[in-house]
Amino acid sequence: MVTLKDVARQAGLSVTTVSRALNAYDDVAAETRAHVERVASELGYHPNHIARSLQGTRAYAVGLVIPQLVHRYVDSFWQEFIAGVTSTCGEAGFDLVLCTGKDLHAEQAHYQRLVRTRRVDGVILCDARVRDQRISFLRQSHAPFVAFGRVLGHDDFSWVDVDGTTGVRTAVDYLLSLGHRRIGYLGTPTAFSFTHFRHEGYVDALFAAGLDYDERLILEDLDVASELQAPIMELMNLQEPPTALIACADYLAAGALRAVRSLGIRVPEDLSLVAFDDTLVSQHTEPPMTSIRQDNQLIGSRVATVLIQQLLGDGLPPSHELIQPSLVVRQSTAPLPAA
Amino acid sequence: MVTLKDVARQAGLSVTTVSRALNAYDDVAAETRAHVERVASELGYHPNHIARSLQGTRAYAVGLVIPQLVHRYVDSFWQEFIAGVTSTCGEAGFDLVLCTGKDLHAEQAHYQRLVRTRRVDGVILCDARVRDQRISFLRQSHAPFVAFGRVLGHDDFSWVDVDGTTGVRTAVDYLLSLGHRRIGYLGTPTAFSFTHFRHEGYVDALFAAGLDYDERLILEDLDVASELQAPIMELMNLQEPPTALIACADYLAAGALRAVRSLGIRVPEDLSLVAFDDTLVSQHTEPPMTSIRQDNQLIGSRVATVLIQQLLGDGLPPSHELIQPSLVVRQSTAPLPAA
DNA sequence: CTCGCGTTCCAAAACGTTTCGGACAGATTA
DNA sequence: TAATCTGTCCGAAACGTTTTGGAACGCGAG
Repeated sequence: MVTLKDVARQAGLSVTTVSRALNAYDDVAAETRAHVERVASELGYHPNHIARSLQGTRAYAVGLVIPQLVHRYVDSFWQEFIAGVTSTCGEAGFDLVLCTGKDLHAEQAHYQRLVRTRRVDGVILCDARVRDQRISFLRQSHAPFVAFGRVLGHDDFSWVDVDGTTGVRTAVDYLLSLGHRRIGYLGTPTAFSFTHFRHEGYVDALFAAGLDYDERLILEDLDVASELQAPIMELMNLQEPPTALIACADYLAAGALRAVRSLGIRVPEDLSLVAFDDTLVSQHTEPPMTSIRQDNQLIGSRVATVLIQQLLGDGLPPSHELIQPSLVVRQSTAPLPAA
Repeated sequence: MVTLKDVARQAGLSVTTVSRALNAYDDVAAETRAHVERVASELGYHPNHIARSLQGTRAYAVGLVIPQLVHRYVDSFWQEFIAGVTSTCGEAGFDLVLCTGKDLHAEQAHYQRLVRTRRVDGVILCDARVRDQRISFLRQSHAPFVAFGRVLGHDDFSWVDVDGTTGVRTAVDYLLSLGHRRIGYLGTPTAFSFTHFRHEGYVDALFAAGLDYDERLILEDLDVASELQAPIMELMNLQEPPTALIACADYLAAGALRAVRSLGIRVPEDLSLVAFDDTLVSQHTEPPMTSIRQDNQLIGSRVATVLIQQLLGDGLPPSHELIQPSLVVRQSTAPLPAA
């Protein structure tokens, strides 16, 4: 490995000067700098990140802890997100250090270790929860971090989020424009922060249209484990069943699709269905689903950008960024048939 | 941050002794060791990986470079694989350092930097190619590495692979058992090493059954960009069209499904279809597809295990591990109807 | 008593970098 | 002329760890 010392010897200068030349300090002559740069590139010098970060300045790495059990239903979220993070990090000369935690507590321990040990300069936090112990911890330990997902009432840290409220609202508006008036709602687990924003979009849209909020049309806190069959059956057997359904995740939409089909209900003829996420799942069902699409790679990229800005420019105020999802219309939605 | 020095001061010993006590050297008295361990845990001491790796022993990290553009068609492979790697690494006290490269050359540059700079102790290589420059590079630079995917004729490095030959062969045998005799084949890009092993399974099975290898039934080197519609149409318009098709990737199977459906061909009544990978895609098509399943998380886990063994136990011979895929039978395959 | 040996401990160097505090020369100012 | 400033450069310390090469001690053997 070619070190600073090698460059210094070859250039006939001290290690200090070489370091300062390479790091754009202004107390080195332009000529000297040019010489150093030439020698460095001739020798194929690359700075040793490890030594750098030991020294205390910067590790040139950011940390991310992901859940240990990647449920298949989340589809390709993580890999798209990670691809976004790493490619943006790479451009800025940062690496991504990845760990898994079996639960939130383990995740927190990893974050602690990563920042305490200076293995990373800052961390990325995902899946923000309504009351998130990890966030409290990171705030109080003064570790630079950016979250994917906001938490209601906490604007003292940086986050990037998808505007789920507008996303759902757009979807409901679209269903309204097709003539639907009884629109059911399938919600994701309430522990997740985004769940509430999506719900808000549903409420807003109904309110704006002057429609009642009918609790019987709402199923909440659905995770993959919960059996959708029974609640969906109950929903569709109401005196006035919904003519459209908005599912806040692709896996819920796919499950609902199977459930209603088993009841002999056709999509979209008898029931319109809108999904959220637009993963491969919603694209390959029969019929392919209308879905609210969020660009996960873009999200990862934005999160990384914000974090790196935060790391390089010191003491920036928290930044908040809302990314707009888009409605992808496919064949699971249709105009309300004249009854 | 609590350092070795803090522990030493608190314990009334030298840094050296504390270090050696904690690292199970045998030149420290049992009593002293116990004392040191108690003080260390009281103070909440955790070794600084950065300093360790600077010192030259071990970085406690492994590297992985993934493609920059994660095609959505690969579905959730990367995230499952990464989840397997990180959870196994975590148990052994290793982190995963992740980068992206826009092409193989960029990937190689990252690998070089990671190992040269001692940022990682070893690396994982994925998507082994038929003639893989990255592998030649890693071999000659004596960097410990494990590949996911073997390369024909090179057993001088450790790899973990899926037995695609047996996988495809099992699938073909299954189709044969259903009475099919004209079985078409849709192959993945030939640059990938696994493509050839899968192909071999196809050939083997036909040969064992005493069937001819009919080139007209074979479509090769199909990537997602290539339009499947035309070649599939040509295939199905043969005088004796295939009654079953084995597609070496889910995305190919899904594409083929759409293509044949547009020709008015029903699956599985007119044509049986087998996919490879068993991602969510093949599970959510209509009909859900029979697919050869590989456990990506397990693969990641095995790769990590092998690499870490290699790192801890020095100078082990290369290890080779073949993981068996399994055939998941769903509704895209049916017995050959009596003509 | 002296020598050698085993046990237990430690000081110091090393890894590659950044940074603090100054050194030195030449130019400018009083 | 002497003092101050400016532009360049550098020595040495520091980051937290591991490792090398002893040192100090007690003990049994010669």
